[in-house]
Amino acid sequence: MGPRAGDEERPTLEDVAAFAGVSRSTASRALNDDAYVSAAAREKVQAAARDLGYSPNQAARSLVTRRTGAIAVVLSEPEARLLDDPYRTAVMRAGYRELADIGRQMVLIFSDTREDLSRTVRFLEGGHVDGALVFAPHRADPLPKALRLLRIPVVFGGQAAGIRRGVHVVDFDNEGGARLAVEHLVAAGRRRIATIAGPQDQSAPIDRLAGWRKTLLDAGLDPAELAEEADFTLSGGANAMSALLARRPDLDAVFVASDMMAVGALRTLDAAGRRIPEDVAVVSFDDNATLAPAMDPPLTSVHQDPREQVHAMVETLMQLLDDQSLKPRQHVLSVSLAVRASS
Amino acid sequence: MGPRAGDEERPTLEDVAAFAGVSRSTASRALNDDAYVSAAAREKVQAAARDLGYSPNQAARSLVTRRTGAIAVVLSEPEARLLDDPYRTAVMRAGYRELADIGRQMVLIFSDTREDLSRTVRFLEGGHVDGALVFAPHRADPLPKALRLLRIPVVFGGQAAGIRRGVHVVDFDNEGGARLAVEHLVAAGRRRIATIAGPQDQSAPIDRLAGWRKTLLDAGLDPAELAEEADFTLSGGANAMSALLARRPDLDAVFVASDMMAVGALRTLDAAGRRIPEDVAVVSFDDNATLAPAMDPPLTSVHQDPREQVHAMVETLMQLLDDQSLKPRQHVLSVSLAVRASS
DNA sequence: AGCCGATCTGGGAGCGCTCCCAGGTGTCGC
DNA sequence: GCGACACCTGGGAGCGCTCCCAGATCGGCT
Repeated sequence: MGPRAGDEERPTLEDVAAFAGVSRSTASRALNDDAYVSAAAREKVQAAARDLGYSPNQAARSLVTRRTGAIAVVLSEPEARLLDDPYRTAVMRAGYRELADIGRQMVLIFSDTREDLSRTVRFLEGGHVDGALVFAPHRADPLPKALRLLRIPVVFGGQAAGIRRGVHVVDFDNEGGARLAVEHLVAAGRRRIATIAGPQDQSAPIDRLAGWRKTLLDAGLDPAELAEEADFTLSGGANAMSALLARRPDLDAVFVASDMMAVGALRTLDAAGRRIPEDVAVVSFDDNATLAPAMDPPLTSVHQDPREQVHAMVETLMQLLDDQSLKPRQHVLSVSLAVRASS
Repeated sequence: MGPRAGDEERPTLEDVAAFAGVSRSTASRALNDDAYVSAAAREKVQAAARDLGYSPNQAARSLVTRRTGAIAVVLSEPEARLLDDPYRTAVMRAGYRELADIGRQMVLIFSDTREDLSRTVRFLEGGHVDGALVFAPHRADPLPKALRLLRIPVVFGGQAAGIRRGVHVVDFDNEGGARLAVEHLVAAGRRRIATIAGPQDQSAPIDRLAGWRKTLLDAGLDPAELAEEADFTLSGGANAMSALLARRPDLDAVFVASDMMAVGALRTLDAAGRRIPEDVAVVSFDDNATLAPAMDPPLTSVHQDPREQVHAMVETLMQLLDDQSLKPRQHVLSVSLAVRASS
């Protein structure tokens, strides 16, 4: 077999250079638009790249630059929770968009089991990505601490489990959101305002519960017997509502820490013959685009924008990438109240 | 400055080899458990790797092996649809799991705009991934055809837009699912069975509509005036239901091509004072874990398992990876009917 | 005319890894 | 006792790219 122009092979930079009649170095400079390339050379190279259908080998590039152009988005959460949590879906989507907009690739990582932890750590330190956006809401989650030992730039979405300081965090104002919700109920004349709190092993639900309590106290109302904890699921919300009704049949409003639990609560209230919002007003948290407006009646809910959170996280991470000594800070995003028929 | 053991630097294979007192080649063999390494050498190397906290540089590895270990999962769908489609969430999750189980990394790609198309193509041909699982349901989507020109192994989830043959596809039996649903309604004594079909620019809804029609004809029933097309959204479902009721007030059942549209239909039926299932029985498609059982009444729905689909897709892709000449085939997965109170 | 700096170019080195090949050691059979 | 054949090891080459450095060219200035 004689020498053959391998059309099976992908063209390399060397091929492009030869085709354009310049050196590999010049070709590289032209394609990465470095300074000090003549206009003529640049054009010849770009034409050659186009003609040959050249696309650079990323492995070779990142071997020498020590940059991959990829950013990991890590969701550390039990499987069950993820499947039915549209907020996470929105986060993935937003992550993709925000990263794509700055020319970076998102690598999505789910991490919930023990094996996942070590695999995730191994992956992140394997040099596959330049940095990571991490969502690890559970207090007991070992991931954030494990990540600390790695020298990879990380920004957390929501509080990082078990770490109080020294990390970059972009969080929502959960307590402020709860305050908005409860103040809205108080203003509407409600006086026996219960709450269905989320799992108290996570910062966000803890803060929401605290916001509810403080706002009640500020309004001169008594929170006693009016709080019930549930697990963020529909049935959990339904059961918690039953418990609340049994304990305080006189309640006239309920602040539920998530849309999904609110759906369950709605069902229980309906079964108990309570009219919404006449007998019991309902306000929830998340303002999930699928759920909240689709309920009967549509839910008043505290709105948090995933795109906004991810945008801030990406911004911080990019700063961190070109200045590793950037001072860690807690970035708190404000939330708003979407008022609908349930309150 | 004298020579310093750089503890800032990541150890390389050479470092591990030196530490273990063997050559780079032996170290490589030991870590990749190749044949022909003595047990003693293997242990020394593994200990050294552990002690130094070594993790291989993937860029260097894939530069020579021409494998990245990563697989792309491409979701080509308008943004709005993705955000509120829990089936896609489940697909992402299943993709991650299935790929992780065989030691591969998932790289998730959303592609819906024009710019996304070229970026996606560029990315896939950039050698970032070894293959791709692609979901591109819309008939007009240019992505599948663009992918054909690339020499990258691809398996489609659901029909590939505009391509009838020569590609690997794992699809559900949409027509059979519709048949199950309608036969169930017929068996329950329903005779005027309407349908709210999905967008007829996609294979799946087309097949579901066809299944509905054929089953009615087989049962000696007349489909005339009983079909209405909608766009897979809640409000679309609600409007279609209104149209059907206006045209055929005597209908006694409706087969809806998605859970989300069924929610809208339920709302319209409720507002029209129809009892479910007494006056009108409702069966939908998807059996979305969040939606279908959560409705009032809970929805009877055709169940399709995303994990099963993705599993089959991964299996096919792996075969394709070590035998590029694998004959393309259409793999059709069966579906089942989850019967609940709405029918 | 001579020099200096700015602009442009090509070649060499090397990123960290895998693979090939040459060579060394041990074991078995005749 | 010696070839044949396993088993095991180390060195070299090279994947495709970027970066550094030396050199070439060209103005514009003294």
